[in-house]
Amino acid sequence: MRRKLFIFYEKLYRYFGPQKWWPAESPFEVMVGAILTQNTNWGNVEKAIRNLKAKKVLNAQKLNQLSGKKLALLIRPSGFYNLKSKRLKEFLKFLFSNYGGKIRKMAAADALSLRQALLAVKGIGRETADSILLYALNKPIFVVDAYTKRILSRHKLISEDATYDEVQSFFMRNLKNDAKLFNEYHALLVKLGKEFCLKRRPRCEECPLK
DNA sequence: TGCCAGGCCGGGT
DNA sequence: ACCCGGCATGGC
Repeated sequence: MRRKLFIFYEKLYRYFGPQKWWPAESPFEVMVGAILTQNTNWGNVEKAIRNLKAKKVLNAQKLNQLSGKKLALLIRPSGFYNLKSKRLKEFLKFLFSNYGGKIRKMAAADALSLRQALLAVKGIGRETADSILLYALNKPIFVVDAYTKRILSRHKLISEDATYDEVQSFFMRNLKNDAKLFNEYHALLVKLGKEFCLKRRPRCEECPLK
């Protein structure tokens, strides 16, 4: 099982190459993107990010000062914008009340207690919390998403109805505890999902895992 | 034209 | 402990 998981990784890496995740200029941008991309196409998130950058508010201080109303307008292209505006505000409240708005201070906390704290924020669930930990703070935590579950269960590595935590621990039990590896592996699974496992035109015959 | 995208929450059973 | 509706835009 352990070996199979690593062979998958090697096949994907050979086929697709390094994915350079997360596409962002700063850890804070990763955190914002992680919330904006909830059940949302990444292309739409990019538009929202562009709006925030154009207004020069893509940093903790400025975003914290911005009204929820104005924030919602700026992130409109990412969908669920009223909801996500509130969620970003909840996250900022967390960041300022615990770490004075300093990502640096947040990064100093240990991964597991940070995860607990993030999960207590309204609007931050497992995937969002783990994306923040791995892709913004470089903590060795494996991120699970819809693609990950679909791919692993279709290849019979996990059961179809495995929970998030079960899938995550499957990876973390069977892989070297390495943030770089977790980073690349999850990004490769998403790439595979997008390229080969789409419902419309699945291309299972040409799949690099075949 | 409808379906889907790198979820999460709250209420109902 | 599950199950479901709501949240919304833009691309194909």
